[in-house]
Amino acid sequence: MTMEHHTNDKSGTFAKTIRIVDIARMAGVSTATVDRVIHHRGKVSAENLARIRAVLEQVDYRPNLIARSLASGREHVVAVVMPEFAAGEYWADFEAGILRAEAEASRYNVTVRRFRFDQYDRTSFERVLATLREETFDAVVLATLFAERVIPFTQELDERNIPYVFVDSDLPTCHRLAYFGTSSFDAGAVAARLLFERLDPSADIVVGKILHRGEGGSNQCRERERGFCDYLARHDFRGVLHAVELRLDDEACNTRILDELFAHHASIAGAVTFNSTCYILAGYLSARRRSGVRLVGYDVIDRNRRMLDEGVVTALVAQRPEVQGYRGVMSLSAWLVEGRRPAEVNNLPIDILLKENISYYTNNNI
Amino acid sequence: MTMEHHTNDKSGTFAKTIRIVDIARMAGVSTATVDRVIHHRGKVSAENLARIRAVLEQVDYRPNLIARSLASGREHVVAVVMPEFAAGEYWADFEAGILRAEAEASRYNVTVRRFRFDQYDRTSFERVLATLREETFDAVVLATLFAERVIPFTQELDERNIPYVFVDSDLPTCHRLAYFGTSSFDAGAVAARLLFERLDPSADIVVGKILHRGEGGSNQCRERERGFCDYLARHDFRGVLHAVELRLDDEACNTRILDELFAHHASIAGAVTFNSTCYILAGYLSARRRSGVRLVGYDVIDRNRRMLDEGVVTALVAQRPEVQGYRGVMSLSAWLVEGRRPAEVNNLPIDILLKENISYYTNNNI
DNA sequence: CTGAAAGCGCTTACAG
DNA sequence: CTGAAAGCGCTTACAG
Repeated sequence: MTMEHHTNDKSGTFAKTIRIVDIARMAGVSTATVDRVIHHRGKVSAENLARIRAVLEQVDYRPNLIARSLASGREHVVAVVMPEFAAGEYWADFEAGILRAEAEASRYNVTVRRFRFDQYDRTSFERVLATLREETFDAVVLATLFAERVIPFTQELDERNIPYVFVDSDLPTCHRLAYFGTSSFDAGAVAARLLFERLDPSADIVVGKILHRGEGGSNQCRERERGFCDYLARHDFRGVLHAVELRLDDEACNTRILDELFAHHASIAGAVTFNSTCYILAGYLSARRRSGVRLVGYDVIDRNRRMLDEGVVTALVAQRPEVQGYRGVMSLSAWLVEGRRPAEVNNLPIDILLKENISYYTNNNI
Repeated sequence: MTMEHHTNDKSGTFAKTIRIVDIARMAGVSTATVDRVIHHRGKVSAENLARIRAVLEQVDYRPNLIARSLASGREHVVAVVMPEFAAGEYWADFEAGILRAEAEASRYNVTVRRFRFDQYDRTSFERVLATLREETFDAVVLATLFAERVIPFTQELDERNIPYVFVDSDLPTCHRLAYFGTSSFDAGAVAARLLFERLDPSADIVVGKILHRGEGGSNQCRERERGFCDYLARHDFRGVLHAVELRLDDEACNTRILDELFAHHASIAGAVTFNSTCYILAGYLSARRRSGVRLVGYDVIDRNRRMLDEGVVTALVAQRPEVQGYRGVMSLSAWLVEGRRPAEVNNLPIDILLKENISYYTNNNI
């Protein structure tokens, strides 16, 4: 491998780039006819079709995409279905990736349309799906939080012949063009390792959950929890997991619940949450000065980062939301513009953030 | 932020994209003259210049880069100065990023030329610099391993007016267009945290080094060691650091040296290397079944990865070489083609790899 | 079913 | 110093 110089075809035989006119000439037809067979549009006589195909194959034709884009002016619309968010929340990072992709893909006349739902309210997601049925777009990036609703909807997309990619967590049974995200199951195991590594095997662990209007937790949270428990089971964990239901905006209530829990279980030495809200537990531990409890959570959002800096959170596990947004859009753009098919399953790295390396976790884009 | 739809200017007032002809018309000149002021080439009368500039500013002109690229056919050459490598070595990942950038930038007529040196032999680097003096290229990506040679060479580049970016480690005193890499100092601190966290503060630590033909270690290794020692100093380390010089290709010799060291210092409980060769120490620990020694190293190369999987290496610290290669080339491409200036210092995330998350550390490209 | 011609937005000789 | 014209490689009505 060492000295291999990756020269392009050009240099070897000095084969000039082959253009459509060249092919037309070789096949004895006009450029319009060549264009017709390349794009399967319009009727072409059997002879011409055969001849042109032969030439195309022989010369290994690579279209100049820049010229194509300039000439066609065709617009492609990518719909992005994702949660609403406030600044500093998890999905804001995802949105940053969408923006970056938008800027890049716009050169090829790809535009992005956003459709947002409330991640804690299933009916809002259903409303978005209803809207989507009325709208026209060429492809869609789907955040799979409400798996049970996503699955039937993809059948409609299949019928409409609209390609889609998943982000956040995968649903392998669907005909998605691609998935971009972490393995939720293994991300659960990573959290378990970080939490359990220095814990007494018989210590208890608190699992913080957020109450949903609807059923219990996103697809991703469920998978992480499975991976987490699987790791503990394989590593001689002998304590008890205490699930507690916390509220997003009711600190007093959360404090009451946790006070009660800790009062009854002095052996609690670890805590974990499977969504991005570990700052809630961290706030409690910090207020009550329970520095003996190790806490591991997910996602580098501002409020979690602060708690990591202060030493209340031991470690954060993260999944490159910016990259998920960017690659979700870019993969569809490449598919629409160039017909380039992405890898089907793209499991992004599972990142581990400690106090010592968190400060560089911006600059995470590609 | 929640519902902010990031529409582009187009949709608001339905301002059509502004082209050069539009500007020419508004300024009462030809497109050629507009082109002249945009590119500062050729002479233009003072009045026309003023008028065109005014229009340009008023309409916030954004050139269509695709059209520009198609029309100009101008080639830009980016030189990449980097170490030779064999498959599976650290720089192979960097090369993968170069390849990805090459594929993307070739659309804009940017080509890459590689100049390789032996990272363990300073004179080979000097030979490359000599070659570079004879060659022509438009910009250069420089791996800064031999800092003392790089610094004077950048002065020559400054004189020739050739932009350059650094990768691997930064040299802030030079007039680089940008730097892409980790903070070597802080990456040293991260290794220290991972190693020291569960160590007895009075345990000894082995520091493995590779003998160079030339002076002692790369710029990056020195900085990592500084960061490592700084962390230990701030965290009550009371043991001894034992530096040992190991050889890349002489296992017998390494074994002898290490046997001797461990024989004399039973209190050794940690080990670290500051380059990508921790597999050497790992091989020794594994052969001698010294499972009581925690070992932390750098870079996810095949041989290190295997030792992590087997539990001999505790953790690896990594720095996204693929991204460094990619962004090094892409930043210069954007600068040459569009005049877009990159951020000057791009400290990439410092990644932490454990047995549990290593398997996803491929898919690391953006 | 097929081809001549115009055009995408910008650059580049060339003639003045 | 300036502009008319041709061209980059591809697509798109349009006429036949």
